[in-house]
Amino acid sequence: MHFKSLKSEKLSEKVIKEFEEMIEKGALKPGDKLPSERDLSQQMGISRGILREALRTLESKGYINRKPGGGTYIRELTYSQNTGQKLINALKHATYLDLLEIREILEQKIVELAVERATDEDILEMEKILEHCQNANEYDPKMDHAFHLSIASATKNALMANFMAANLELIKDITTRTHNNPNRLKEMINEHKKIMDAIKARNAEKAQKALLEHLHNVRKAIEKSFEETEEKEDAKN
Amino acid sequence: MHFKSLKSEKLSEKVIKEFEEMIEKGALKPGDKLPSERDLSQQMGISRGILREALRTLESKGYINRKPGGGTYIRELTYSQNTGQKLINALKHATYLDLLEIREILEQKIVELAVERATDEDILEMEKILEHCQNANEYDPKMDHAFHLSIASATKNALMANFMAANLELIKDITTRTHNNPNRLKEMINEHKKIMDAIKARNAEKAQKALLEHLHNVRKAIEKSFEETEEKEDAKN
DNA sequence: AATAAAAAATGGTTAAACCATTTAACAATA
DNA sequence: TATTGTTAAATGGTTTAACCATTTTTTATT
Repeated sequence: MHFKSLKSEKLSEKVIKEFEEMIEKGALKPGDKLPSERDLSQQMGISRGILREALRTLESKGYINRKPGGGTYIRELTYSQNTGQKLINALKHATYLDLLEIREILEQKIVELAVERATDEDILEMEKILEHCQNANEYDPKMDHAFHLSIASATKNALMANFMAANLELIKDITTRTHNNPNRLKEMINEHKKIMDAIKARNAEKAQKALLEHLHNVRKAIEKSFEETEEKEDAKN
Repeated sequence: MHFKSLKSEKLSEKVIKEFEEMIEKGALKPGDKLPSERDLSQQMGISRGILREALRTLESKGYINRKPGGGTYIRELTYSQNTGQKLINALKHATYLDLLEIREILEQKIVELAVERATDEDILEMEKILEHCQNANEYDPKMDHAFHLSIASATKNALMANFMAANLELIKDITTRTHNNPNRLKEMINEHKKIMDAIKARNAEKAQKALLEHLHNVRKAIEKSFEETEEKEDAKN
Protein backbone atom coordinates (compact mmCIF):
# COMPACT_ATOMS: atom_id res chain seq x y z
CA MET A 1 0.00 0.00 0.00
CA HIS A 2 1.15 3.45 -0.72
CA PHE A 3 -0.54 6.65 0.28
CA LYS A 4 0.52 9.94 -1.11
CA SER A 5 1.74 12.53 1.31
CA LEU A 6 -1.01 14.73 2.64
CA LYS A 7 1.34 17.33 4.03
CA SER A 8 0.21 20.66 2.72
CA GLU A 9 2.86 22.58 0.88
CA LYS A 10 3.96 25.63 2.77
CA LEU A 11 2.78 28.89 1.35
CA SER A 12 6.22 30.27 0.68
CA GLU A 13 7.22 27.06 -1.09
CA LYS A 14 4.31 27.55 -3.43
CA VAL A 15 5.40 31.11 -4.06
CA ILE A 16 8.96 29.98 -4.76
CA LYS A 17 7.73 27.43 -7.30
CA GLU A 18 5.45 30.00 -8.88
CA PHE A 19 8.35 32.36 -9.50
CA GLU A 20 10.66 29.61 -10.69
CA GLU A 21 8.07 28.45 -13.19
CA MET A 22 7.52 31.94 -14.48
CA ILE A 23 11.25 32.39 -14.92
CA GLU A 24 11.63 29.03 -16.65
CA LYS A 25 8.73 29.78 -18.95
CA GLY A 26 10.09 33.20 -19.75
CA ALA A 27 7.15 35.08 -18.27
CA LEU A 28 9.79 36.74 -16.15
CA LYS A 29 12.86 37.67 -18.11
CA PRO A 30 16.27 38.80 -16.90
CA GLY A 31 16.22 42.48 -16.13
CA ASP A 32 12.51 42.58 -15.37
CA LYS A 33 11.62 44.55 -12.30
CA LEU A 34 9.21 43.05 -9.82
CA PRO A 35 6.56 45.16 -8.11
CA SER A 36 7.44 46.32 -4.65
CA GLU A 37 7.11 43.78 -1.87
CA ARG A 38 4.14 45.66 -0.48
CA ASP A 39 2.32 45.68 -3.81
CA LEU A 40 3.31 42.16 -4.75
CA SER A 41 2.24 40.61 -1.48
CA GLN A 42 -1.14 42.29 -1.81
CA GLN A 43 -1.50 41.18 -5.44
CA MET A 44 -0.72 37.61 -4.46
CA GLY A 45 -2.88 37.72 -1.39
CA ILE A 46 -0.11 36.82 1.01
CA SER A 47 1.69 38.60 3.77
CA ARG A 48 4.89 40.46 3.12
CA GLY A 49 6.78 38.10 5.43
CA ILE A 50 5.86 35.05 3.40
CA LEU A 51 6.74 36.81 0.18
CA ARG A 52 10.08 37.77 1.65
CA GLU A 53 10.80 34.16 2.67
CA ALA A 54 10.26 33.18 -0.95
CA LEU A 55 12.32 36.06 -2.29
CA ARG A 56 15.16 35.26 0.07
CA THR A 57 15.26 31.71 -1.26
CA LEU A 58 15.08 32.88 -4.84
CA GLU A 59 17.89 35.32 -4.16
CA SER A 60 19.94 32.57 -2.57
CA LYS A 61 19.36 30.45 -5.67
CA GLY A 62 20.58 33.31 -7.82
CA TYR A 63 17.31 34.11 -9.53
CA ILE A 64 16.88 37.67 -8.34
CA ASN A 65 18.75 40.75 -7.20
CA ARG A 66 17.49 43.04 -4.48
CA LYS A 67 18.61 46.47 -3.47
CA PRO A 68 17.19 48.46 -0.57
CA GLY A 69 15.52 51.49 -2.04
CA GLY A 70 16.17 50.16 -5.51
CA GLY A 71 13.88 47.26 -6.08
CA THR A 72 13.87 43.58 -7.01
CA TYR A 73 15.05 42.46 -10.41
CA ILE A 74 15.21 39.16 -12.24
CA ARG A 75 18.86 38.39 -12.39
CA GLU A 76 20.93 38.14 -15.51
CA LEU A 77 22.15 34.58 -15.04
CA THR A 78 25.78 34.46 -15.96
CA TYR A 79 26.88 31.63 -18.17
CA SER A 80 28.72 29.92 -15.34
CA GLN A 81 25.86 30.08 -12.89
CA ASN A 82 23.75 28.45 -15.50
CA THR A 83 26.05 25.60 -16.41
CA GLY A 84 26.09 24.21 -12.90
CA GLN A 85 22.33 24.10 -12.84
CA LYS A 86 22.18 22.71 -16.34
CA LEU A 87 24.60 19.96 -15.48
CA ILE A 88 22.59 18.93 -12.44
CA ASN A 89 19.51 18.97 -14.59
CA ALA A 90 21.18 16.96 -17.32
CA LEU A 91 22.32 14.44 -14.73
CA LYS A 92 18.80 14.11 -13.40
CA HIS A 93 17.31 13.55 -16.80
CA ALA A 94 20.09 11.53 -18.39
CA THR A 95 19.18 8.12 -19.72
CA TYR A 96 20.81 5.03 -18.28
CA LEU A 97 22.64 4.43 -21.52
CA ASP A 98 23.97 7.99 -21.62
CA LEU A 99 25.22 7.59 -18.09
CA LEU A 100 26.73 4.24 -18.84
CA GLU A 101 28.41 5.51 -21.98
CA ILE A 102 30.21 8.21 -20.07
CA ARG A 103 31.06 5.84 -17.29
CA GLU A 104 32.60 3.41 -19.74
CA ILE A 105 34.74 6.12 -21.22
CA LEU A 106 35.89 7.55 -17.94
CA GLU A 107 36.34 4.40 -15.94
CA GLN A 108 38.40 2.76 -18.63
CA LYS A 109 40.87 5.58 -18.22
CA ILE A 110 40.41 5.64 -14.48
CA VAL A 111 41.79 2.15 -14.01
CA GLU A 112 44.73 3.08 -16.19
CA LEU A 113 45.43 6.13 -14.07
CA ALA A 114 44.86 4.12 -10.90
CA VAL A 115 47.50 1.63 -11.96
CA GLU A 116 49.88 4.55 -12.42
CA ARG A 117 49.04 6.63 -9.41
CA ALA A 118 47.65 4.39 -6.70
CA THR A 119 49.70 4.36 -3.53
CA ASP A 120 50.08 1.22 -1.46
CA GLU A 121 47.53 2.68 0.93
CA ASP A 122 45.10 3.11 -1.95
CA ILE A 123 45.53 -0.53 -2.91
CA LEU A 124 45.01 -1.60 0.68
CA GLU A 125 41.82 0.45 0.85
CA MET A 126 40.52 -1.15 -2.34
CA GLU A 127 41.25 -4.61 -1.03
CA LYS A 128 39.49 -3.90 2.24
CA ILE A 129 36.37 -2.80 0.39
CA LEU A 130 36.55 -5.74 -1.97
CA GLU A 131 36.72 -8.08 0.99
CA HIS A 132 33.59 -6.51 2.46
CA CYS A 133 31.86 -7.06 -0.87
CA GLN A 134 32.87 -10.68 -0.93
CA ASN A 135 31.43 -11.29 2.52
CA ALA A 136 28.10 -9.75 1.64
CA ASN A 137 25.34 -12.17 0.73
CA GLU A 138 23.14 -9.71 -1.05
CA TYR A 139 23.78 -6.82 -3.37
CA ASP A 140 24.49 -3.54 -1.64
CA PRO A 141 24.92 -0.62 -4.01
CA LYS A 142 26.97 1.22 -1.42
CA MET A 143 29.52 -1.58 -1.43
CA ASP A 144 29.56 -1.73 -5.19
CA HIS A 145 30.00 2.02 -5.45
CA ALA A 146 32.63 2.08 -2.74
CA PHE A 147 34.78 -0.28 -4.77
CA HIS A 148 34.55 1.71 -7.95
CA LEU A 149 35.04 4.96 -6.09
CA SER A 150 38.12 3.70 -4.31
CA ILE A 151 39.65 3.17 -7.74
CA ALA A 152 38.51 6.57 -8.93
CA SER A 153 40.00 8.18 -5.84
CA ALA A 154 43.34 6.61 -6.60
CA THR A 155 43.55 8.80 -9.70
CA LYS A 156 44.04 11.74 -7.33
CA ASN A 157 41.57 13.66 -9.43
CA ALA A 158 38.83 14.65 -7.01
CA LEU A 159 36.48 15.74 -9.74
CA MET A 160 36.78 12.37 -11.39
CA ALA A 161 35.74 10.59 -8.22
CA ASN A 162 32.83 12.92 -7.64
CA PHE A 163 31.54 12.64 -11.16
CA MET A 164 31.76 8.86 -10.94
CA ALA A 165 29.86 9.02 -7.66
CA ALA A 166 27.08 11.05 -9.23
CA ASN A 167 27.01 8.73 -12.20
CA LEU A 168 26.84 5.57 -10.11
CA GLU A 169 24.20 7.08 -7.88
CA LEU A 170 21.96 7.68 -10.84
CA ILE A 171 22.07 4.12 -12.13
CA LYS A 172 21.79 2.72 -8.63
CA ASP A 173 18.19 1.66 -8.90
CA ILE A 174 18.70 -0.28 -12.08
CA THR A 175 21.90 -1.98 -10.99
CA THR A 176 20.24 -2.87 -7.72
CA ARG A 177 17.47 -4.52 -9.70
CA THR A 178 19.75 -6.35 -12.09
CA HIS A 179 22.00 -7.64 -9.33
CA ASN A 180 19.08 -8.95 -7.35
CA ASN A 181 20.01 -12.56 -7.99
CA PRO A 182 22.77 -14.67 -6.45
CA ASN A 183 24.37 -15.60 -9.76
CA ARG A 184 24.90 -12.06 -10.96
CA LEU A 185 26.10 -11.08 -7.51
CA LYS A 186 28.76 -13.76 -7.56
CA GLU A 187 29.76 -12.80 -11.08
CA MET A 188 30.08 -9.20 -10.07
CA ILE A 189 32.34 -10.04 -7.16
CA ASN A 190 34.55 -12.11 -9.44
CA GLU A 191 34.73 -9.30 -11.95
CA HIS A 192 35.66 -6.88 -9.20
CA LYS A 193 38.36 -9.21 -8.03
CA LYS A 194 39.88 -9.45 -11.48
CA ILE A 195 40.06 -5.68 -11.73
CA MET A 196 41.55 -5.46 -8.27
CA ASP A 197 44.20 -8.06 -8.99
CA ALA A 198 45.26 -6.37 -12.20
CA ILE A 199 45.57 -2.99 -10.51
CA LYS A 200 47.55 -4.54 -7.69
CA ALA A 201 49.83 -6.14 -10.25
CA ARG A 202 50.16 -2.71 -11.86
CA ASN A 203 48.99 -4.15 -15.13
CA ALA A 204 46.99 -1.44 -16.82
CA GLU A 205 46.11 -3.44 -19.89
CA LYS A 206 44.77 -6.35 -17.88
CA ALA A 207 42.88 -3.97 -15.59
CA GLN A 208 41.20 -2.30 -18.51
CA LYS A 209 40.26 -5.62 -20.00
CA ALA A 210 38.75 -6.78 -16.72
CA LEU A 211 36.86 -3.53 -16.33
CA LEU A 212 35.50 -3.65 -19.86
CA GLU A 213 34.25 -7.16 -19.25
CA HIS A 214 32.59 -5.98 -16.08
CA LEU A 215 30.97 -2.96 -17.74
CA HIS A 216 29.92 -5.08 -20.67
CA ASN A 217 27.96 -7.27 -18.29
CA VAL A 218 26.48 -4.24 -16.57
CA ARG A 219 25.37 -2.91 -19.92
CA LYS A 220 23.91 -6.25 -20.92
CA ALA A 221 21.98 -6.39 -17.66
CA ILE A 222 20.65 -2.88 -18.13
CA GLU A 223 19.60 -3.53 -21.71
CA LYS A 224 17.95 -6.76 -20.68
CA SER A 225 16.13 -4.96 -17.92
CA PHE A 226 14.88 -2.49 -20.50
CA GLU A 227 13.55 -5.23 -22.74
CA GLU A 228 11.68 -6.75 -19.83
CA THR A 229 10.17 -3.41 -18.98
CA GLU A 230 9.09 -2.96 -22.57
CA GLU A 231 7.49 -6.38 -22.57
CA LYS A 232 5.53 -5.42 -19.51
CA GLU A 233 4.50 -2.20 -21.18
CA ASP A 234 3.40 -4.15 -24.21
CA ALA A 235 1.45 -6.57 -22.07
CA LYS A 236 -0.47 -3.69 -20.64
CA ASN A 237 -1.68 -2.59 -24.06
CA MET B 1 40.08 51.76 -11.36
CA HIS B 2 38.31 49.11 -9.43
CA PHE B 3 36.62 49.43 -6.09
CA LYS B 4 35.43 46.49 -4.14
CA SER B 5 31.77 46.25 -3.38
CA LEU B 6 30.79 47.78 -0.10
CA LYS B 7 27.37 46.19 0.00
CA SER B 8 26.82 44.68 3.41
CA GLU B 9 25.69 41.09 3.49
CA LYS B 10 22.08 40.72 4.45
CA LEU B 11 21.44 39.38 7.91
CA SER B 12 19.58 36.27 6.80
CA GLU B 13 22.34 35.45 4.32
CA LYS B 14 24.78 35.47 7.20
CA VAL B 15 22.51 33.17 9.16
CA ILE B 16 22.21 30.80 6.21
CA LYS B 17 25.98 30.63 5.88
CA GLU B 18 26.36 30.10 9.61
CA PHE B 19 24.09 27.06 9.53
CA GLU B 20 25.65 25.67 6.37
CA GLU B 21 29.08 25.92 7.93
CA MET B 22 27.95 24.21 11.10
CA ILE B 23 26.44 21.39 9.08
CA GLU B 24 29.52 21.04 6.90
CA LYS B 25 31.79 21.01 9.95
CA GLY B 26 29.60 18.46 11.68
CA ALA B 27 28.65 20.74 14.54
CA LEU B 28 25.11 20.04 13.43
CA LYS B 29 24.55 16.40 12.59
CA PRO B 30 21.65 14.75 10.80
CA GLY B 31 18.84 14.12 13.24
CA ASP B 32 19.81 16.96 15.55
CA LYS B 33 16.91 19.03 16.75
CA LEU B 34 17.23 22.78 16.61
CA PRO B 35 15.87 24.96 19.39
CA SER B 36 12.50 26.50 18.72
CA GLU B 37 12.43 29.48 16.42
CA ARG B 38 11.56 31.72 19.34
CA ASP B 39 14.48 30.50 21.42
CA LEU B 40 16.91 30.38 18.52
CA SER B 41 16.17 33.88 17.29
CA GLN B 42 16.74 35.20 20.80
CA GLN B 43 19.98 33.24 21.17
CA MET B 44 21.24 34.60 17.87
CA GLY B 45 20.06 38.09 18.59
CA ILE B 46 17.88 38.33 15.50
CA SER B 47 14.19 38.56 14.86
CA ARG B 48 12.12 35.50 14.24
CA GLY B 49 11.29 36.71 10.74
CA ILE B 50 14.93 36.86 9.71
CA LEU B 51 15.58 33.45 11.21
CA ARG B 52 12.63 32.08 9.31
CA GLU B 53 13.92 33.51 6.03
CA ALA B 54 17.14 31.63 6.62
CA LEU B 55 15.37 28.44 7.66
CA ARG B 56 13.11 28.56 4.61
CA THR B 57 16.19 28.74 2.37
CA LEU B 58 17.90 25.94 4.26
CA GLU B 59 14.76 23.84 3.93
CA SER B 60 14.60 24.58 0.24
CA LYS B 61 18.20 23.43 -0.07
CA GLY B 62 17.33 20.21 1.72
CA TYR B 63 19.29 20.82 4.88
CA ILE B 64 16.43 20.77 7.37
CA ASN B 65 12.98 19.38 8.03
CA ARG B 66 10.29 21.32 9.80
CA LYS B 67 6.99 20.20 11.23
CA PRO B 68 4.42 22.50 12.81
CA GLY B 69 4.18 21.57 16.44
CA GLY B 70 7.05 19.15 15.98
CA GLY B 71 10.20 21.12 15.55
CA THR B 72 13.09 21.66 13.19
CA TYR B 73 15.57 18.88 12.51
CA ILE B 74 18.78 18.57 10.54
CA ARG B 75 17.86 16.43 7.63
CA GLU B 76 19.28 13.04 6.87
CA LEU B 77 20.74 13.86 3.49
CA THR B 78 20.13 11.01 1.16
CA TYR B 79 23.08 9.87 -0.82
CA SER B 80 21.67 11.23 -4.03
CA GLN B 81 20.84 14.64 -2.67
CA ASN B 82 24.38 14.84 -1.50
CA THR B 83 26.12 13.78 -4.66
CA GLY B 84 24.60 16.59 -6.67
CA GLN B 85 25.87 19.14 -4.19
CA LYS B 86 29.22 17.42 -3.91
CA LEU B 87 29.65 17.39 -7.66
CA ILE B 88 28.89 21.09 -7.93
CA ASN B 89 31.35 21.67 -5.14
CA ALA B 90 33.97 19.48 -6.75
CA LEU B 91 33.51 21.36 -10.01
CA LYS B 92 33.94 24.68 -8.27
CA HIS B 93 37.11 23.61 -6.54
CA ALA B 94 38.63 21.45 -9.24
CA THR B 95 42.08 22.39 -10.42
CA TYR B 96 42.67 23.35 -14.02
CA LEU B 97 44.69 20.22 -14.57
CA ASP B 98 41.97 18.00 -13.10
CA LEU B 99 39.46 19.62 -15.41
CA LEU B 100 41.74 19.31 -18.37
CA GLU B 101 42.50 15.68 -17.61
CA ILE B 102 38.85 14.77 -17.70
CA ARG B 103 38.29 16.86 -20.76
CA GLU B 104 41.10 15.10 -22.58
CA ILE B 105 39.61 11.73 -21.75
CA LEU B 106 36.08 12.60 -22.72
CA GLU B 107 36.70 14.73 -25.75
CA GLN B 108 38.98 12.16 -27.30
CA LYS B 109 36.07 9.80 -27.29
CA ILE B 110 33.63 12.53 -28.19
CA VAL B 111 35.24 13.14 -31.56
CA GLU B 112 35.17 9.42 -32.21
CA LEU B 113 31.47 9.26 -31.40
CA ALA B 114 30.85 12.42 -33.40
CA VAL B 115 32.42 10.85 -36.46
CA GLU B 116 30.04 7.94 -36.00
CA ARG B 117 26.87 9.72 -35.10
CA ALA B 118 26.97 13.22 -36.54
CA THR B 119 24.22 13.92 -39.01
CA ASP B 120 24.79 16.14 -42.01
CA GLU B 121 22.98 18.89 -40.14
CA ASP B 122 25.41 18.50 -37.24
CA ILE B 123 28.35 18.86 -39.58
CA LEU B 124 26.79 21.93 -41.14
CA GLU B 125 26.30 23.45 -37.71
CA MET B 126 29.93 22.82 -36.80
CA GLU B 127 31.13 24.40 -40.01
CA LYS B 128 28.98 27.44 -39.43
CA ILE B 129 30.46 27.94 -35.99
CA LEU B 130 33.97 27.32 -37.23
CA GLU B 131 33.46 29.96 -39.87
CA HIS B 132 32.39 32.46 -37.23
CA CYS B 133 35.55 31.65 -35.28
CA GLN B 134 37.70 32.22 -38.33
CA ASN B 135 36.21 35.65 -38.90
CA ALA B 136 36.81 36.75 -35.33
CA ASN B 137 39.89 38.85 -34.76
CA GLU B 138 40.13 38.29 -31.04
CA TYR B 139 39.57 35.32 -28.81
CA ASP B 140 35.98 34.83 -27.72
CA PRO B 141 35.51 31.94 -25.30
CA LYS B 142 31.89 31.62 -26.38
CA MET B 143 32.99 30.91 -29.92
CA ASP B 144 35.62 28.46 -28.77
CA HIS B 145 33.15 26.66 -26.54
CA ALA B 146 30.47 26.67 -29.19
CA PHE B 147 32.74 24.74 -31.52
CA HIS B 148 33.65 22.09 -29.00
CA LEU B 149 30.06 21.85 -27.83
CA SER B 150 28.75 21.40 -31.32
CA ILE B 151 30.95 18.33 -31.57
CA ALA B 152 29.84 17.09 -28.17
CA SER B 153 26.21 17.54 -29.16
CA ALA B 154 26.75 15.38 -32.19
CA THR B 155 27.32 12.42 -29.87
CA LYS B 156 23.58 12.60 -29.08
CA ASN B 157 24.51 12.21 -25.44
CA ALA B 158 23.06 15.28 -23.74
CA LEU B 159 24.91 14.66 -20.52
CA MET B 160 28.18 14.59 -22.39
CA ALA B 161 27.54 17.99 -23.90
CA ASN B 162 26.50 19.48 -20.58
CA PHE B 163 29.48 18.12 -18.73
CA MET B 164 31.77 19.47 -21.40
CA ALA B 165 30.03 22.84 -21.12
CA ALA B 166 30.60 22.94 -17.38
CA ASN B 167 34.18 21.87 -17.86
CA LEU B 168 34.92 24.47 -20.50
CA GLU B 169 33.22 27.16 -18.47
CA LEU B 170 35.52 26.50 -15.57
CA ILE B 171 38.72 26.86 -17.54
CA LYS B 172 37.37 29.83 -19.46
CA ASP B 173 39.36 32.44 -17.61
CA ILE B 174 42.66 30.71 -18.15
CA THR B 175 42.07 29.88 -21.80
CA THR B 176 40.98 33.45 -22.36
CA ARG B 177 44.26 34.58 -20.90
CA THR B 178 46.40 32.14 -22.83
CA HIS B 179 44.71 32.92 -26.13
CA ASN B 180 45.17 36.61 -25.67
CA ASN B 181 47.70 36.85 -28.45
CA PRO B 182 47.22 36.76 -32.22
CA ASN B 183 49.59 33.85 -32.82
CA ARG B 184 47.87 31.47 -30.46
CA LEU B 185 44.51 32.56 -31.78
CA LYS B 186 45.51 31.71 -35.32
CA GLU B 187 46.95 28.41 -34.18
CA MET B 188 43.74 27.58 -32.39
CA ILE B 189 41.65 28.27 -35.44
CA ASN B 190 43.90 26.04 -37.52
CA GLU B 191 43.65 23.26 -34.97
CA HIS B 192 39.89 23.58 -34.94
CA LYS B 193 39.82 23.38 -38.70
CA LYS B 194 41.87 20.20 -38.71
CA ILE B 195 39.45 18.58 -36.27
CA MET B 196 36.50 19.76 -38.32
CA ASP B 197 37.91 18.44 -41.56
CA ALA B 198 38.62 15.03 -40.09
CA ILE B 199 35.12 14.73 -38.67
CA LYS B 200 33.63 15.80 -41.96
CA ALA B 201 35.75 13.18 -43.70
CA ARG B 202 34.42 10.68 -41.13
CA ASN B 203 37.97 9.83 -40.19
CA ALA B 204 37.93 9.09 -36.47
CA GLU B 205 41.62 8.40 -36.18
CA LYS B 206 42.60 11.64 -37.83
CA ALA B 207 40.06 13.56 -35.79
CA GLN B 208 41.43 12.17 -32.55
CA LYS B 209 44.94 13.01 -33.59
CA ALA B 210 43.97 16.56 -34.42
CA LEU B 211 42.10 16.94 -31.16
CA LEU B 212 45.00 15.57 -29.14
CA GLU B 213 47.31 18.04 -30.78
CA HIS B 214 44.89 20.82 -29.93
CA LEU B 215 44.49 19.75 -26.32
CA HIS B 216 48.23 19.28 -26.02
CA ASN B 217 48.68 22.92 -26.91
CA VAL B 218 45.94 23.96 -24.52
CA ARG B 219 47.67 22.05 -21.76
CA LYS B 220 51.02 23.55 -22.62
CA ALA B 221 49.52 27.02 -22.50
CA ILE B 222 47.89 26.35 -19.14
CA GLU B 223 51.06 24.95 -17.64
CA LYS B 224 53.04 27.87 -18.99
CA SER B 225 50.53 30.25 -17.51
CA PHE B 226 51.03 28.52 -14.18
CA GLU B 227 54.78 28.91 -14.32
CA GLU B 228 54.40 32.60 -15.02
CA THR B 229 52.06 32.97 -12.10
CA GLU B 230 54.53 31.20 -9.86
CA GLU B 231 57.28 33.48 -11.03
CA LYS B 232 55.18 36.45 -10.11
CA GLU B 233 54.51 34.92 -6.73
CA ASP B 234 58.21 34.36 -6.26
CA ALA B 235 58.97 37.91 -7.27
CA LYS B 236 56.69 39.13 -4.54
CA ASN B 237 58.66 37.32 -1.87
C1' DA C 1 -1.71 1.05 33.81
C1' DA C 2 -4.32 2.84 30.21
C1' DT C 3 -7.06 6.31 28.40
C1' DA C 4 -8.90 10.92 27.83
C1' DA C 5 -8.75 15.69 28.31
C1' DA C 6 -6.27 19.89 28.86
C1' DA C 7 -2.25 22.73 28.49
C1' DA C 8 2.01 24.00 26.52
C1' DA C 9 5.13 24.29 22.72
C1' DT C 10 6.01 24.64 17.89
C1' DG C 11 6.05 25.97 13.12
C1' DG C 12 2.95 28.84 9.78
C1' DT C 13 1.06 33.22 8.94
C1' DT C 14 -0.37 37.99 9.31
C1' DA C 15 -0.01 42.83 10.49
C1' DA C 16 2.02 47.14 11.71
C1' DA C 17 5.70 49.73 12.48
C1' DC C 18 10.50 51.74 11.93
C1' DC C 19 15.28 52.13 9.64
C1' DA C 20 18.67 52.98 5.84
C1' DT C 21 19.24 53.48 1.22
C1' DT C 22 17.88 54.66 -3.24
C1' DT C 23 15.15 57.05 -6.49
C1' DA C 24 12.53 60.83 -8.23
C1' DA C 25 10.98 65.48 -8.09
C1' DC C 26 11.94 69.94 -7.51
C1' DA C 27 14.23 74.08 -6.30
C1' DA C 28 18.50 76.73 -6.35
C1' DT C 29 22.49 78.18 -8.62
C1' DA C 30 25.84 79.24 -12.05
C1' DT D 1 20.15 75.63 -20.13
C1' DA D 2 22.73 72.60 -17.45
C1' DT D 3 24.43 71.38 -13.10
C1' DT D 4 24.08 70.97 -8.27
C1' DG D 5 21.69 70.59 -3.79
C1' DT D 6 17.60 69.54 -1.17
C1' DT D 7 13.54 67.28 -0.08
C1' DA D 8 10.03 63.78 -0.28
C1' DA D 9 8.55 59.35 -1.62
C1' DA D 10 9.41 54.54 -2.44
C1' DT D 11 11.87 50.35 -1.46
C1' DG D 12 14.14 46.57 0.70
C1' DG D 13 15.80 45.22 5.62
C1' DT D 14 14.39 44.37 10.21
C1' DT D 15 11.78 44.05 14.44
C1' DT D 16 7.84 43.11 17.33
C1' DA D 17 3.46 41.26 18.60
C1' DA D 18 -0.17 38.63 17.80
C1' DC D 19 -3.07 34.57 16.21
C1' DC D 20 -3.77 29.78 14.00
C1' DA D 21 -3.26 24.69 13.47
C1' DT D 22 -0.80 20.87 14.68
C1' DT D 23 1.98 18.23 17.68
C1' DT D 24 3.85 17.17 22.05
C1' DT D 25 3.69 17.04 26.85
C1' DT D 26 1.35 17.18 31.03
C1' DT D 27 -2.40 16.33 33.93
C1' DA D 28 -6.53 14.26 35.32
C1' DT D 29 -9.66 10.36 35.11
C1' DT D 30 -10.95 5.76 35.04
